[in-house]
Amino acid sequence: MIRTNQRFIPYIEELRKKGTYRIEVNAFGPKQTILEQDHRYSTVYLIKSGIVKCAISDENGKEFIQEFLGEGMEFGELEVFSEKLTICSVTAVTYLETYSFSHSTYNQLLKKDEVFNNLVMKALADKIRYKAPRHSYQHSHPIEDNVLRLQKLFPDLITVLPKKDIANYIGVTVRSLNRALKQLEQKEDPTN
Amino acid sequence: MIRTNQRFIPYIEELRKKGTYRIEVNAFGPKQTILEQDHRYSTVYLIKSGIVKCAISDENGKEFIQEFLGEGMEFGELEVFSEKLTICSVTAVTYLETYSFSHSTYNQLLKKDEVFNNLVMKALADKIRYKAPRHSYQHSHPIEDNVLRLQKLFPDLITVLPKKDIANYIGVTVRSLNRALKQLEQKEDPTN
DNA sequence: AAGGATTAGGGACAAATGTCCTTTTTTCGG
DNA sequence: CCGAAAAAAGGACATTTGTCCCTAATCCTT
Repeated sequence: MIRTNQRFIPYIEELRKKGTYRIEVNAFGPKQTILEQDHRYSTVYLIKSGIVKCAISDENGKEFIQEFLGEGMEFGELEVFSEKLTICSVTAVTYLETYSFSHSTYNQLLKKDEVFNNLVMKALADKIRYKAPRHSYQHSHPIEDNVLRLQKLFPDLITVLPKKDIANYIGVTVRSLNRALKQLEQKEDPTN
Repeated sequence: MIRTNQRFIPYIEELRKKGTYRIEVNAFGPKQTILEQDHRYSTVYLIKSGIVKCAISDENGKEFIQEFLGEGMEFGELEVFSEKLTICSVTAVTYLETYSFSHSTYNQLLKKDEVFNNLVMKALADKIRYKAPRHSYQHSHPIEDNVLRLQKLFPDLITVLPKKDIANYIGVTVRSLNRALKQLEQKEDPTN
């Protein structure tokens, strides 16, 4: 559920020490929105610490959470390649620190720094790999199974995130999520 | 629904003329499986002509179609970066011609050919951009809307593909798809 | 400490979707 | 051109999920 990438941060730190490229560090508070859907930006972010949620809202205001990103994950990078508008809004869930690159710095790095190029390429590939099985699983398993899966993978998060976010991540309503949780309780401890 | 990329093929043709790298051309018949889920391969394919479907099957044998790929789209490329097993199986829908690269050729190209590197990077970014809104749309709209959307975007395909594939793409059962189609008929022509 | 705002929890009913099964239609190899 | 096999269509019923709504609990801000 929370994606991370251990290999990116040490390399960015190295780059910053060398000082050849302009890489800034920024901080955001919880619930602060960093990127808004359908807007144009020219900055790429990489998470130094903290968690963000990436969500798409449809025309009725329903939001669907794409993913939660943690340490070492990028966002805003897709717009470097396609020069289109953002597809998701990105909001800090916890206190958040990021590195940030202008598009031009990012492009220079891609071109001149083979290691960086490779890290970005792998990161993109991983984002694709990750999405496929998730949506497949969600479609073909009942809510209960999806909840169990989350509880197993991220026991802590379930207690930190508002129910609404968990529901939006699984792609169901809060009412349905509650029903599933109730069912699970009763299976665990049938004396209640 | 059918993804394509116009910029890749001309460049591959150029590369083939130069003859520096070993790039093969292969052909497959309809329903032939090129990659099987959870296997290891060391070839990357790029579609010269035709259409494939990429599908994930779960433990109960239910299949969920990730995407249909057409001209200029790659498959098998993710495994270059992650060195893991394939996540989807890839099956020819129509008669299919592909270019193919060994992993080592592909890696050399990425390293030494900036244009190629860029094309791959953009292609990866596009695959991510494309998936996000699709799953969001599917989750938050009724089957009927999803069918209409497909009919509008790919009027021809609906008649070519088996119903099962369309249903698996939308993530519903064939029964539900039929119901939605019936509804739409009646809305179009209420005299029936 | 009070009070409004947000989040959690769930009842009752409606709607959407799945399951199972049967019948018809189409496809395709011999 | 025939017959088996696959694909299409849909009835009947069960289940899941959503919608609407109300109440309780919790969180902030002043």
